[in-house]
Amino acid sequence: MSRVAQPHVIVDEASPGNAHVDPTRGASTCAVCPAWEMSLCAILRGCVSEADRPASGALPMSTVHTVPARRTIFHPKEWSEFVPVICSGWSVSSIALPDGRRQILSFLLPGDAVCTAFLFGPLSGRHVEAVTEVTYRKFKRSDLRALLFENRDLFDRISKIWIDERVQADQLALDLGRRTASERIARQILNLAERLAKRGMMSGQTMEFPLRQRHIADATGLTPVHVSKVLGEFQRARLIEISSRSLTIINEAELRIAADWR
Amino acid sequence: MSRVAQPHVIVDEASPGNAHVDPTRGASTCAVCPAWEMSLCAILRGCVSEADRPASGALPMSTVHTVPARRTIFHPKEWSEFVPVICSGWSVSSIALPDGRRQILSFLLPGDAVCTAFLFGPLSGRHVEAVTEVTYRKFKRSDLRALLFENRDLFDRISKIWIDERVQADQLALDLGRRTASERIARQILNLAERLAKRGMMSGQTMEFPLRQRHIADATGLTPVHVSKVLGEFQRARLIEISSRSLTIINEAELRIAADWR
DNA sequence: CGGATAGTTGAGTTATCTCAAATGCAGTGG
DNA sequence: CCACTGCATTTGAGATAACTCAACTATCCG
Repeated sequence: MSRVAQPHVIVDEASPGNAHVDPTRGASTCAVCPAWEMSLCAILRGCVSEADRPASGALPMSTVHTVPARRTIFHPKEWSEFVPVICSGWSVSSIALPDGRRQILSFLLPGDAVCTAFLFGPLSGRHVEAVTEVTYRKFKRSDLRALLFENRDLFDRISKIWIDERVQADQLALDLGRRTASERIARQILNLAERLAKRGMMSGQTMEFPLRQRHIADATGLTPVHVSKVLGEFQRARLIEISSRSLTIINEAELRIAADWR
Repeated sequence: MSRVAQPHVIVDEASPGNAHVDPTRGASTCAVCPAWEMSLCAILRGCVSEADRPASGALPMSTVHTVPARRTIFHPKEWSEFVPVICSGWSVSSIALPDGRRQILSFLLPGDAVCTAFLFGPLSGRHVEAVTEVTYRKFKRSDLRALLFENRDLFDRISKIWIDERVQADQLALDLGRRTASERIARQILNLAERLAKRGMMSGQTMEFPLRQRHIADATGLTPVHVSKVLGEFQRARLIEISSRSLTIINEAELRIAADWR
């Protein structure tokens, strides 16, 4: 039936020779990762004792993979001994019904763990799919587990990620169960803007916006047609502007009101 | 504004002198707990070394509290150094919007941890409220954490609970975002039946059903009026029967179809 | 018994969906 | 470079699931 995706493996760690390389990140592509400070990667780097670090300065225990746009990264029933973390690109994590209905649970941005469930078991139950071309880094679960027990600080930081994810899940249920279409869409936009801003990926009020309306529909529990109508209204009301795969928030105050934010 | 609930503290551990006491559970009310085998309590008991167990045979490190029906057990912003586990009664865990809209995230049955987030931090963000009279047991988080690091097996079991909870959360999002009213309601019923059955709390196809339709509405993202209509249909179609706070599944096969189960 | 809470039912409204057609847009192969 | 194919988006018309309102009834509890 469904072919299991074969990501193109690119064992990287070639120095990019970039001018703005941060030496504490090692000589890997991480040096230019927009989300370095907030990612598992940074946490882990802090945990590995100097002695254990590869001489290359690369992140330990990980390999980098590349997946082209629209390709599946993980199948819901796929077993994995690795914990993947997004390095670049946008992807989407979802579950689906046999009849095709589908719910997107989160949009994954650089620095996000693809699925923290992989920290604890080999099975995520979720479908993960690249929106743009995506690169990600795989840590071996057994390595992480070993670190986790040695290192109480690592444990605390991962607990924090884990709790955040649960707060997100709670909010998602509230949004889907109790908010209107416009509220849901407005909050998705604001939420993405906030997350991108944290990663330095906003230019002013403008963000790259590779999502199709079908993604927004599946994330908000709506129909693509309805999403189109609501986005149309938002644009006509000059709250936002979308063109050539980028989105600008024109009237943030009003958009927040539409989103019933905070 | 809102008064913080003052649960009636009843430090228990009095032996119930019950005929069916399981000696491995200690001489506490746990002896008759319907959910013992599956609960955190049983897991923890297994972890505490013989030497550390109180001579009384009681569960270590915990006290039992009682809350009357309809009373708040935890406020969303309440800090707690304890991890509570339900011993008896039904309760409900939810989040709400300032304007009163509310989403129930789960129904808590005996043996359920009130909120596993309490394992990792003092704040749950959720409102927890008793439906019937509820008793619960509080474990000190710092004690649990200490155990967690000593005992890899405990860690694995708790990981499992944690992952289950995440799977539930994912399913909830799918239900709210992508299923019809009848499907959502039918699945709530089947889901509860399944969970009660695991605890030996079903008599045949009949369960105690203390929930108000308002609870079902808030759990399914619907209106109480609409819930009434759907339940009415289910009863007229002889899928279920509700009377005097108990619910019987009459035609399980059809109910599963209505629920689009599995 | 009386007051409060919970559930039922009907009528009318509305948010969102379905269907369908038209347009745009991006990549492909000739 | 162009025609072509396949996806994405827009727009309108009509259908429908779920909502609101309101009145009525039933149930619970003191």
